[in-house]
Amino acid sequence: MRKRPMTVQQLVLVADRFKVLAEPARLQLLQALMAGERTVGELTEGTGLSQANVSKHLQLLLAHGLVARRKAGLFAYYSLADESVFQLCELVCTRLETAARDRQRQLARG
Amino acid sequence: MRKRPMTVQQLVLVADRFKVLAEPARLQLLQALMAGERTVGELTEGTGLSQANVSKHLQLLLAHGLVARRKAGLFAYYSLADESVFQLCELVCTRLETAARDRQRQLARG
DNA sequence: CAACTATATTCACATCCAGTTGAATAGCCC
DNA sequence: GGGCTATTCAACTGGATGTGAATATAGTTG
Repeated sequence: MRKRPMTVQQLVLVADRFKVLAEPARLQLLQALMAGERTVGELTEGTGLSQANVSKHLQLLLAHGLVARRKAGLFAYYSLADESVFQLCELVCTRLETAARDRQRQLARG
Repeated sequence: MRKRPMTVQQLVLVADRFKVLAEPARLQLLQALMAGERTVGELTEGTGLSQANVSKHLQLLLAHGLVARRKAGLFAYYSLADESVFQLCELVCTRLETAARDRQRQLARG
């Protein structure tokens, strides 16, 4: 809980960050990178997405500072650059779980 | 950090939640509701958005369980139903601030 | 060096979804 | 019925996604 409310500009920035995370494909990529740095090809294979698509999503994640890029030979190695993402996902996930449990309880009772 | 990786279905749900928050107008509405329950008209005036627009955003927030609705006479009173939203915003906000500070430091050094 | 292969990015395009708006509609109170 | 409040409707718009082709870029081979 914040004392001062955020300005609209701040809210726009926060919304932008949420927008980056509001895509299953990108969450998949970030999760795949939890195991360590990966090439585009490996991520393509691991996720089942097309190479062009993976590359585009990685560009966006890179532009927003969520991943880092290392070029070596033919390959581009991507890695995580912002672990806070997983705190966010964890928070959302547990919240969704408790909400689902509450709904379940409501049904059983009502 | 989660032991088991999330399934794609779970990631879709998480992404959906992020999608709801990925809109400055909705964050504005949620923040306005921190002060207590408000009618659509009050929120319209407070945010500068159109009434139809506010109503639509509130419908979405309601459908996702982030706000609650109480009807009384002519008015519909909306209130917060999920405080965890502000933890998320706070996490993002502080992360963005430290990132900006780091960038600033980089510029000063390099 | 030239030709070729492999990896990654970019381009052009089609598609689809979400936000916004003004008008129309529904509900409620007097 | 008349005057509010809120929701819904219809339509436009912009932006984001996904795809296949084309383009770098780097390494390999003859």
